[in-house]
Amino acid sequence: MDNLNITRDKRTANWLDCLRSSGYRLTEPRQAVIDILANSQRALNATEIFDLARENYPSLGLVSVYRTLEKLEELELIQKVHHPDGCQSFIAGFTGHQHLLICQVCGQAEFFEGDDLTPLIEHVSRESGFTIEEHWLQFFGLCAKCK
Amino acid sequence: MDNLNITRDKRTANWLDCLRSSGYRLTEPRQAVIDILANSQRALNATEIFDLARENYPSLGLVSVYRTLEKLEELELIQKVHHPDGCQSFIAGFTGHQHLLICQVCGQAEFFEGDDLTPLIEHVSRESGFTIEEHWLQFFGLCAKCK
DNA sequence: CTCGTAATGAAAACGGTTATCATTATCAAT
DNA sequence: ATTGATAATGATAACCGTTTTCATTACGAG
Repeated sequence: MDNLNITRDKRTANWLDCLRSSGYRLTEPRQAVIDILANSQRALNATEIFDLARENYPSLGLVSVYRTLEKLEELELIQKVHHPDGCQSFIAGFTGHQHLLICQVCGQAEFFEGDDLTPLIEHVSRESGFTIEEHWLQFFGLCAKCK
Repeated sequence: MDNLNITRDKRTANWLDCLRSSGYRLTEPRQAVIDILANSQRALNATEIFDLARENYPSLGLVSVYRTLEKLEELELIQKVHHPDGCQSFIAGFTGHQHLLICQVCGQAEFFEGDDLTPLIEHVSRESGFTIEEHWLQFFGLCAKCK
């Protein structure tokens, strides 16, 4: 069972702990999916994860990828990334907020901090009569390598 | 806050002109779709448009809805709205930017102005090494009626 | 009015996601 | 370790929204 059990990075180990402590079993298909997603610099969709994970774990089924994504999203370990070319890709990260910076060429994604939208939110709220509860902010561009 | 002070009839007429001057024919199915979309306060998907338009034009085919949406998007008269519950809805508006304020209950959407993200964009750009070319900003909340 | 052809609606095809189901593998209790 | 209940799996089929195909219709220039 231990072809996959080489030294794991911290994030992978953390996710496995998180699954286990939520009452889910620690299975090889799940580990194969997590190995890919926890170490990816860019958002991946189900098929991409499937193809990458099968390089190390060829018996993986596509359905298990979908089911693992469900669990990881539920545990807030990954989040969906919205993009002009599709909205079914996932990346390791935080939920609630979407402060993503995405390279339009290679897809590499980074989170960023430091936004203070409070003044704008208050202004828009006052003008519109809306109570604003959530916001999405995403930047697109070219990363250092691709430009 | 309302960046388009055009009456509804005018918008419909404007879209029809726009189609015509782009070399497209002015057909009844297209008018039926435009009647719905040009006057909607919220984003609608193909099926919703289909159902609403057939109330006045029962022979409309679903495929014509898709084809008309293609044209209107190409002419930048409508734009796709990304939402936690789906990303295949359209609303009258501008492209390139996504400065939308959306009610989480009734779906009513408004555009807003007044964002100055330049300082943040410069900051993130400097820290990340990215050249930032585009941004999406969306607020979610409760409109005056729904709260 | 006529005619070339863009546009149409119905039906079939398509592709990504979800449901079904018999089989397997995890893990707590022995 | 061994067992046993059952969560999880992979293969297949079903599903559903979108796209393609194609014979027919209707727009609009002349």
